[in-house]
Amino acid sequence: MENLIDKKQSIIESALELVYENGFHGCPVSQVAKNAGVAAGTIYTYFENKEDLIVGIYEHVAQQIMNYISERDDASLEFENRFFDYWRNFTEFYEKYPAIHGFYDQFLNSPFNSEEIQNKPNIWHEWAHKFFQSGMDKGAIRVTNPVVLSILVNTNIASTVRIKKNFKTKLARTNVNLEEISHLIWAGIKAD
Amino acid sequence: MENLIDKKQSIIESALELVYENGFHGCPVSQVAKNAGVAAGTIYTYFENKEDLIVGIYEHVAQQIMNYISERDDASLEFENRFFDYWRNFTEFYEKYPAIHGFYDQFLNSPFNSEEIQNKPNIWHEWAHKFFQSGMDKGAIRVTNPVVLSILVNTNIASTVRIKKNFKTKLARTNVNLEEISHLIWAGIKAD
DNA sequence: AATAACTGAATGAACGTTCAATCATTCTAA
DNA sequence: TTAGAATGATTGAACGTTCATTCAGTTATT
Repeated sequence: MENLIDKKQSIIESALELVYENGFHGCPVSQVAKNAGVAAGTIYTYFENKEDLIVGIYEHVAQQIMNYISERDDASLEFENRFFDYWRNFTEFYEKYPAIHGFYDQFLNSPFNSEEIQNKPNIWHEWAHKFFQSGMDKGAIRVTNPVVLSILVNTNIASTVRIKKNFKTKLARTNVNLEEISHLIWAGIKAD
Repeated sequence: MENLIDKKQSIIESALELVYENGFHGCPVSQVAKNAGVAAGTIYTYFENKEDLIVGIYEHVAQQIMNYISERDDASLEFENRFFDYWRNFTEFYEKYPAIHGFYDQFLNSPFNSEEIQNKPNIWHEWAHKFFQSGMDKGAIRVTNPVVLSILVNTNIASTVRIKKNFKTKLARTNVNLEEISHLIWAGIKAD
């Protein structure tokens, strides 16, 4: 373990993996510690308690998503192109890091995602809201609530990735084209 | 308690409410028993163990959804009308029974929803698949995988209800029209 | 009388958390 | 430069609690 930040990160990554595999009820602190290569007590140097750890994963994950998407966003492009880049990169990210996809899906629908958490400033959410806001400012998409818009889009991306994952073999034999879902959503939100 | 079926039902409903409020990790058998008005041991007359109880809730919930939607489906109508009825009734159902909405959202993204569960015959899923299949047979919607189609549609309904719930007050001040989401999805799946 | 349902205290395993002891690193002062 | 004091991180056994599950005894039903 090089330094403290690495240690905190390895605790988070161990917990992330366990939640993905076994759900919130299947990631005991003892196991998190074991997989992270630290003692159980060490976790409490970095997190107040288990709930704090779960929220820590969420914040870490949100940061990762933002980095991946924002680094690949080219604000000089037409908004339509930026939208499809956003969709493609987010999909790519989820497929690259299935544990994040699994954790996020579980977290967002769980009581861990309390009103308190939702009201906390979140740089990924803020980035996404600004992203859609700029689409409106440029007249590319209809004026609507950017928060609602980002939830709608993100839900459909997560859902598409889940379908792709669960029906990998079956999909090959049908003519379903999940790429179309992005066009479908775009058609619905773009300015007339 | 009138009879055995009522008792089983009240156990399920008590557990459903607790999962909705506190998540899977926050519904101890002792509490389930208390809220259901039975002793802890009685639960084991109806369910092998706690996992069996959770799966029992899922099956009960799927049954409820199917009853509500299928009773209100008029197969003699144009498929387009049936689709919008489906959407409206499902939304209505979720808003009427927020605990079911909350439980279902959590269950579907959790490891409880194992491959084994997914492969079990499920009369609600079968009904939904047949519903979309009949839309294809009549040439109203594009030929695609009805399983994928129902997941896509159901995800968007659940998501829309969640947005509506979380942004109730905020939405009133914007010109977001969530009803449009159903039209957006319909435009994407209907036959050209 | 026989069977089945029900009870709730008892059980033991699992869990989150604590803490005295140990180890590593940084600082102090001679 | 360095002894050693001070600080902070780390450990893992121990603690108290909570939990799912069991079962001997009780009540209800057939």
